Amino acid sequence: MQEKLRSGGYKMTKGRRAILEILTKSKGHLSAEDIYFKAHAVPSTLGLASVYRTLEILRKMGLVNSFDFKDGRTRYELAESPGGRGHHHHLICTSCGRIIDYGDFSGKELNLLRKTEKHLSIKYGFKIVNHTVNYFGLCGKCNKNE
Amino acid sequence: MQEKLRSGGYKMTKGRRAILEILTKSKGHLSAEDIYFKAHAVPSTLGLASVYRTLEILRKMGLVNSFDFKDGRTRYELAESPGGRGHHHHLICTSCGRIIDYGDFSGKELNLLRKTEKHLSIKYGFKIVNHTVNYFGLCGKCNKNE
DNA sequence: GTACATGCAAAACCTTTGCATGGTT
DNA sequence: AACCATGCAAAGGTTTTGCATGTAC
Repeated sequence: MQEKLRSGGYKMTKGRRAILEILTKSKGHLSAEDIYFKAHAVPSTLGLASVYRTLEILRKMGLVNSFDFKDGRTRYELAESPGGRGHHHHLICTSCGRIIDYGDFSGKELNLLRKTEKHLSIKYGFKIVNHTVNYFGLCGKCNKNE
Repeated sequence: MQEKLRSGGYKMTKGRRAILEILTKSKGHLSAEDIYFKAHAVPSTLGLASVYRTLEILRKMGLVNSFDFKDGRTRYELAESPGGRGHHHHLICTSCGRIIDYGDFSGKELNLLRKTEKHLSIKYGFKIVNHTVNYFGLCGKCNKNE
């Protein structure tokens, strides 16, 4: 991973290592501020601006995915977990903002998505790094209240 | 469409009609400001705040989808075109922000997505209104420059 | 030693909110 | 007439930027 950063002309610093570690350990959707606070669990001088700058680099390199769940802050997640999951399929309630990561039922789905990916990368000359699938709707609670 | 608004307890005003019309006519991904300026092509007093308020209502009602393409502003699009297309599959360059709407190769894809949708709505008790599929990567140009 | 990275604070930005006024039903 | 919607301006919150300093290579 240091390699990847270096190959882009970036240096591996204490702050960046900390951010990568936090992203690796805490699976989930972290905001920049989440990461900032986690980093300060141990004494640290890491600034919020550096968190943003690092996340932007990682995102552009494809190491990190970012999401907008309409709660006002961008959320980040490692693009690929070493375990090999690394897909980003969500069920999002458009009313209350609840998010469910679903990981099941993904065999066929993944297969087709990969096929589509191949097709698109050829047709449009893209080098595709990852994808997201989001289903939007109303969760049980909000559906009742309406 | 007036009906739908009314059924939610909302009134149909000049401003809202203008916004709906703009969304209907200009297919694409419009930001709140885009809509604001388009509305002022003819003399109008519509304020930006009202654009935001209306879009939020439409989004919560499922009439409009919103997207985050990482360019700093939220983008909106009518959820269903009368023609019946209404799916939202994108190819997004994470470096320069270019967006391609792809509409081809969607038969099998759509089929599977619908199946998944059904499965998820049962399993998690969601009433699903729509979905998005986004592929992220580098467009030909950015891939070369890297 | 050079070039990149950082912290801090200020700035920029999009989006939301308060409040008095105007419009729809 | 009641209630919702609006405009305007101000506030809110996240993200970005400038600049002098520190640090990796």
